Amino acid sequence: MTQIRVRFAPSPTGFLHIGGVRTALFNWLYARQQKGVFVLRIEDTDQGRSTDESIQAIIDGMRWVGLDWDEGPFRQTERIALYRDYAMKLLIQGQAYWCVCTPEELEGRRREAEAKGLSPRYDGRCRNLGIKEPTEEAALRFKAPQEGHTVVDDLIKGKIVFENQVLDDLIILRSNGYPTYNFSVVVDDALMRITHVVRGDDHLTNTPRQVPIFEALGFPVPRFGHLPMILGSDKTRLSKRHGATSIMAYKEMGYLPEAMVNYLARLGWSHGDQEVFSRQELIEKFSWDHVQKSAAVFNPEKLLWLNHEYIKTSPPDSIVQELVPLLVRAGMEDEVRAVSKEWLAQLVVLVRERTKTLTDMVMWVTPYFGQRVAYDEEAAKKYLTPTVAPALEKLLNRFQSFPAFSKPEWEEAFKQLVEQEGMKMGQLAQPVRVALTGRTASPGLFDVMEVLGRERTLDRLRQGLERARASATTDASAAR
RNA sequence: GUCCCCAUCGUCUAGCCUGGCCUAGGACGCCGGCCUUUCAAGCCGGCAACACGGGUUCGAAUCCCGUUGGGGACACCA
Repeated sequence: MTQIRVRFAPSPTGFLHIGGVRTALFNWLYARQQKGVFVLRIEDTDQGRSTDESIQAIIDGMRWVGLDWDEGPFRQTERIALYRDYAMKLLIQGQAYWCVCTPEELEGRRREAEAKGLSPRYDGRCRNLGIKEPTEEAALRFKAPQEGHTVVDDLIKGKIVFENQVLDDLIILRSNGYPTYNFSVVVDDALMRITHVVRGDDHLTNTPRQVPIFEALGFPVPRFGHLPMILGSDKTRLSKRHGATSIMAYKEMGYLPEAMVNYLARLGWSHGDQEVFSRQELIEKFSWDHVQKSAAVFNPEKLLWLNHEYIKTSPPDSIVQELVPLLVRAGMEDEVRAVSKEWLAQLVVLVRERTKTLTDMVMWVTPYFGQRVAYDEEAAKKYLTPTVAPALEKLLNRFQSFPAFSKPEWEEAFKQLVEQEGMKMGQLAQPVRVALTGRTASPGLFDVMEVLGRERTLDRLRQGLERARASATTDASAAR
């Protein structure tokens, strides 16, 4: 059995987008499952549009989602000599010819054909001219077969038959000496001994154009698989209009790479009713025959849900690791340095079921750092009032009588006080919540206290009490 | 215009190959309820789909043909 070799071959003309990542993922999953080889190849033969920043973006994106490659990254621009050699081979074999039609002429004829309702194909004008040594600028064209048919047995779509008469003679070498896509892919896929070419749906009709080139060059023809596209909510091809499409944008928004991988795998592929897969499970369970044939709409809500699932179930330590850089970036470097990793993990557990992204988590976690509480003004105004000050003070006294924090004891003391004062739970809970966190929404009060610890809980209660009393004077002066 | 692909709830999908277990299952979202010190989470329930038309068959989401609709390709882009 020969070893499986697959590749991801993006062109570096922008950031790495969601669709590209999914194509890479399916290739990667198959490679890992089959103990094969995953090759990364940069298709940068379009001099005008390719940039180094884009190459870096591809590499960064692949690394972030953890799709590691075994060979490459290869750059086609470093392999130009190779393509020329093989192009010359075709010329010598009589399977390619020089074409001196200028791009302008071609464009004109194409438009004419279209106006007449004909196929805008190359008319084969130079095919039988037999130009040996072109004296002017010339491109090299492949002599495509004109009869018979080409059969592609696609891994995803099944058997597809193309009539060769719909093919035209495509340019394989531009007049500037650079190969075109349909030629360089063939040479590279052959030379890199790719066994399974898996790419976007949009390449499906390129396949019957490429197969004859493999054959003319005497290369074995690989298997092909064409992945359906990813659409935006309006069912048009996913693009910037639909919001974030760059993979790194999701990192910025606080998504976990594992959630992204899980979501993308499940978009267009399924394994029964299962929704959540570990990376290892994906590798084990992936299969071409459960890849959907039709395009899929990208659903940010479901991704968000999955991200939350991962935030809730990942080991807190690993979340801490992702979170810390975000806290630092939010200007809390000193605060983070002052606490232990263990405490941070505790904090993550405290808030994780109400944070769908790491960015959410930063927001939720900030009140627990530092000595002073930053009150939400509206919350403080509403709940830290002179009316609650006496109860707050009694609570503080009770808590102070405990030498250490104990969740059941403190909770019991709290409830007793509420009862004695003839209050409702919420009447004291909300002011305490604001005192402890500065906000009206938080995790369970006693869980908050546990994370804060005895001293800081008492301290914040004191601060809250002060504020409650202070607002009395404010009220009084306002009344006057 | 020509060629190719595709078609199950709003969305992702199971089922289709190997017809009956499908009065079509799950998930996201949405709606309602329970729980509850807030916000979540959790639990329970609900709404919601086989594009259409012909066949084949005792029986079709499943097989065949057609129609319609959507998408892709037809560059000296990839």
